[in-house]
Parts: sequence; C-alpha cells; structure tokens
Amino acid sequence: MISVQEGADGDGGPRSSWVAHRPREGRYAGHTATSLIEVAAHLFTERGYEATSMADLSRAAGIAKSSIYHHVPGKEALLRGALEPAIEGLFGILSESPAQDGAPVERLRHIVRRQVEVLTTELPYVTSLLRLRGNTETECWALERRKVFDRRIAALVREAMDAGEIVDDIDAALAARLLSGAVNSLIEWYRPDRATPAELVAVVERMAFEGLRENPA
Amino acid sequence: MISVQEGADGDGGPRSSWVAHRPREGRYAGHTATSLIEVAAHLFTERGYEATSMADLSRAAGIAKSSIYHHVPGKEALLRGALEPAIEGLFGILSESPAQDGAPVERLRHIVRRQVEVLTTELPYVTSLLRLRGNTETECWALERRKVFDRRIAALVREAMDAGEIVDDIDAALAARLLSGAVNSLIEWYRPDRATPAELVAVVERMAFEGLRENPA
DNA sequence: GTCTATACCGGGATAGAC
DNA sequence: GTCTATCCCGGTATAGAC
Repeated sequence: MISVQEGADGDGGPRSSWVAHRPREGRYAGHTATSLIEVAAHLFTERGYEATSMADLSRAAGIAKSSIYHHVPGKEALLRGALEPAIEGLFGILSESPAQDGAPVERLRHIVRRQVEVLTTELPYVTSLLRLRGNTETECWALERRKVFDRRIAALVREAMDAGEIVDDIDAALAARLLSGAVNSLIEWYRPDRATPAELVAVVERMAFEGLRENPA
Repeated sequence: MISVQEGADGDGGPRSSWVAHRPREGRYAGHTATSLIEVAAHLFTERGYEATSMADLSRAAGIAKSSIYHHVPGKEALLRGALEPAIEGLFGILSESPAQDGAPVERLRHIVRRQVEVLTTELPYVTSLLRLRGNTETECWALERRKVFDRRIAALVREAMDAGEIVDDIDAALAARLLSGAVNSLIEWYRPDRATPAELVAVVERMAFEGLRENPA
C-alpha cells in the first residue's frame, strides 16, 4: 500500500500522521481492510493502541470514522490485523530448516539473525506486538503467542548450554530474556536510513555471543 | 505504604488489583498523594497509563473516584509522581563517583550494575517509565529525560571504544541501545522470588561484556 | 464505499454535603 | 478526607441517505 506523509498536522498533536494515497486531497481513498490495517499499525506504533481513537484513524486514512466500519468490524479487528503479520513472521522463522537442523547454537544464531530481519521488514507490526499490555482479548491472544515463541528460544538456549556451545553457568531463561530484550530493543533505534539489516545482525551477534569486551586475542 | 493483594477481582478483568491497607472492607484508607501514586504505578504497569481509568484507580485504592482529587490535581499528576522516582534513580547513578572516575569501561560496568539494582528496587516506577508513548506533556518530558540518559550511556560506550577497552568495529550508539535493551528487558522477567539483583547483574555483565559463546579459554 | 447524524456509554473532573 | 451526584466531553459504534 502506497502511503505519503502529511505535511502539516492540523490537529492538536506534535506527531506525524499517515494518509493513504489516491487523490490530491485525502478523501475517497478507496480503502480496503488491508490498507486500513497498515494505517492503523503506524498509529498504534506511534501512540499505542488505547491512545489511538477511531477519529485519529479516520483522519489518517482520509475517510470518515463510520466508513472504517464498512471494512472492518471494529477497532480491535484492526489491532488483530496488525498483529498477525508480526506473529506469522516470527513463527515462520521457527519453521525454516536452519532453525531446525544443526548445532543448537547455530540454530539460535539463525533465529536471532532472521528475527532482526523480520523486525526490520515488518517494523510497525512487530512494534505494535512488542508494546501490548493485555487489556483486550486480542492482546491476550498475541501475548500468549509471544510467550510460546519466547519459550522456544529459552529451550534452545538450554540445549546449546547442554551441548557445551554457550556458557552454562547462567540461567537459561534469563539469558534468553536478555537476548530477546536486546533484539527487540532495535525497534526503538532502527530506521531504514540508519543501518542495513545486515549491519544490525552483525552488531547483535557480536554483542550477544562474543561480548563487547576487547579481547587480547 | 503497606498494600495487600485482593483475593478475588469482582470486576471484569483477569488481572490482580491492589488495595491500600487499613480497615477490613477497603474503605476509608487514609490515603496520601504518595500512597495513591504507589497504587497508580502498579496499575500503570499492569495495564498501561491510557488503559487505566480513574475508576480503576479508585477501586484499587479503596476510595471514591472524587476522593483522589483531594490528594492530586488529576490523573497526569499520578503519572508524573510515578515517573519521578524512576528518573531520579537513573540520574542518581550518573552522579555516583564510580560512574565518574576510572576507566570508561569500568564506569560503564558500574552504571549497568546500578541500573539493574534501581530497576529491581523501583520496579513499578521504572516499568511505567519504559512503556511510555509520548501522548501527554508528562510523557514527553519523561521520554526526553530518558533520551538524555541514553545519550550519556552512548557517549560512555564511545569513550570506552576510543580507549580500546571494548570492541570498536561496531556502531557505538547501536551497541549502547542493545545494552540498554537487554538491561531494560529485565522488567519483563524479574520477580523478587526469581533471582537476586546480584544474580541479574552477573548474567547481564556476562552476556554484554563476555558474550554467550563458550570460549576455548 | 463513502458520507452526515446520532445513539450510547464511559472517560476525567467538579460541587457541595457530611 | 471521604462521600454522592452530576457535568461535559470524547470514545466506539450504528442508521440510513447518496
């Protein structure tokens, strides 16, 4: 979906807003459920789900509030639509063969690598996912999926420890948490112009596996 | 402020709520601004600021909605009160002498160590701080303070690189981001019964500086 | 597929009695 | 210092015309 950043925000906010493309003046945009979800994901990322009103969405989409209900049943459907790509992206990684075969530590590295890539390609969706609080049914569902994913990572960390591939004198669940924390924090920093996914991957792998300390070697 | 967890949540939520201590039936709790801020911080942590209503707060505090306004001017003041301890805690670290004197990498390690400690002692306040989105003036102020703190860390990482104490073939700002991301992600994992702050510190330092990889050394 | 108009509820906040 | 009652706004969602 092609979008274009609006020049001035007429409303009372210092944030930028997104308008779906079509005619010059931001009305009759010919929206679909998908295009609205994309707009929603951007706003959810900026302001959070609860703080984003249907009025905000309608302004950003260039259609009336009520028109949104022609495409989706309600606000929560927009959230679900925004979260699904992120969750599918994450679980898709686990199905890839390099995540299933080979030494545990290599599988772990592959997952971290791909996680960074998914994060960059699906940035607004992943960002929405990582900021949930569990106030609605949809949020709880998404948090549950995330927990499952995190447990898979933790299990893999433990496997790698048992195989003697990573240090085993620390708690596996905690190490997994820190690893995910480092990876996920990239949403706060990454912009397409700041670095390529490959550079991100290199730095994450460097810190997580080799450490920041300068070694005499 | 002494608090006690409520056994059953009569309202429509799967989350626990907090009631200030005093008589048996949760009324006339003798609240102060401080005790209300503590209650608020817990709720903000669970549900997020926007999703927490004054009605939620009054229920958790055991007083009427309107009674809250006797102690604080409004909802945003509760947020500010909850954020201040976290921000003061973080900036307090930077003033400690081990954060100001010595080799850059040692200063950095001290800050990381203390950051973990502040995070554990001020958990609800720090959690509230880390989940802000910048929708209100208070939130913007807090985010600005956080940015200042993060910049200080980034500068210190760069210093340590220049001194040859940590690897210098990666972007300093990005490395700092990952380090903070790992530390901050502890709020998602830490519970007083799961680990001591000292254990957390050990694991964080291990991963961030030495790396997870098992070294032949 | 979009609009205007509106229903309806819950949000934050205030008034004034006790 | 707490209460009950109330205000007013903005929230999500719906009705029905074009």
